[in-house]
Amino acid sequence: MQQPAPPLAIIAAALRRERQRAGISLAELARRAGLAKSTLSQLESGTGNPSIETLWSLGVALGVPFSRLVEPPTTQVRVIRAGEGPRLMSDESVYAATLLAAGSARTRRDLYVLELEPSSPREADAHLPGSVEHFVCAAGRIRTGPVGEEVELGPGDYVTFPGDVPHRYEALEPSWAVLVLEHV
Amino acid sequence: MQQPAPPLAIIAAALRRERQRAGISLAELARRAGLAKSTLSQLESGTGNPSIETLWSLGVALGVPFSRLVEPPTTQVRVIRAGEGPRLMSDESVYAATLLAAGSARTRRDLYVLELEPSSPREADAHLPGSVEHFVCAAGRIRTGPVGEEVELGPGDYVTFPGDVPHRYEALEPSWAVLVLEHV
DNA sequence: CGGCTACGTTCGTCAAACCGAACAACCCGA
DNA sequence: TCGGGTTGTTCGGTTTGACGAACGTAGCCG
Repeated sequence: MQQPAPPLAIIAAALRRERQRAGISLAELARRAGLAKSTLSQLESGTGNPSIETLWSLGVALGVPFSRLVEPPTTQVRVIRAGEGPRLMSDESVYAATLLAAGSARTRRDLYVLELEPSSPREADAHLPGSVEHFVCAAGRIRTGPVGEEVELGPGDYVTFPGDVPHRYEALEPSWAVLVLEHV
Repeated sequence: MQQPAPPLAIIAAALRRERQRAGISLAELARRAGLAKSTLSQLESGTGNPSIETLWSLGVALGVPFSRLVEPPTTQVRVIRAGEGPRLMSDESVYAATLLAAGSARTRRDLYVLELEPSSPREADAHLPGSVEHFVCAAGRIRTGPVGEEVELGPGDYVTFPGDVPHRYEALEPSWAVLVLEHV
């Protein structure tokens, strides 16, 4: 029920992890959160006991819910083309739902909207071990997937692949997509 | 994703609410948490800005998870319009990601693609308690949300609302959407 | 090389969170 | 009408979290 662990170490680790996930420096995060660099440095090192307002502003600056900062952290490519996949709740013709991926407990899933402009492929470094990406192309055309196993997606297409290996995003035209990043 | 509300008032209300629910006096709670009565009194009155350790000890003494003291009591309808929301990883101009909802452990999230044809609103019964729906309109126009609190979405718009109350889906034109159904 | 910028850390100072005690208000029994 | 027991609040004093300015380091460019 309650986390018995001392929260300070968890907060310190969470701050570092989330900051690196956002890809910003300590100074940049301190600036966005309106804090002094020294304060943030001490927090990430496990020294100190932040006030609620301090930690709150960090959560806002990181775009992360407050609870993420205090709670302990608890390869195959599969494509489902638009119109394929198991249809559910189709008893009403005006309505069709396709189950793309069923969730399991103990994993966290972050929901993103991605906007991509045509360019050379963007390389993404491997995320934490065990992470999985779920990718639904909403508009445009996108090539994505692990390096060497990219697939091309059109509107409504879905692909899932491991997130803990290097992978690419490449928009063939202005595109956007919904991404669910699943990790432990 | 983040609560824009000032957390101090929420904490003050949550402390008083949980303490009265536990049926103990302010002095008794202060004693169990190892704090001074004065400290707790100021916290419940909304004055002051507790440290993490202080609030943590109160959560332990009350027997409630930490997050209950900092998060607003109920999940409401929240809309993030296309282009709004915290942008991440925007250092490369060809690439923009918007965090819509950050996941927490211990919940399951099922990922759907919904196709809807224009019709009268489709009523959906309440799901299991604690379920939350995340809805991203991919194309068309969709009105959805809890009954009486529907919002209209265009491509790229995002809305989240409780899934454990009756809610509606209504396509104003042929539409499709990505739905993440989150439940415990 | 020197100059510049950004990174993260350590230091001294100040405001504030926290404490302890004293405080008014209330309820009960003597 | 006294105590003695609550309740929750307000008052000085001390500890400490947050700040700003330094620091050492690393990279990049002229």
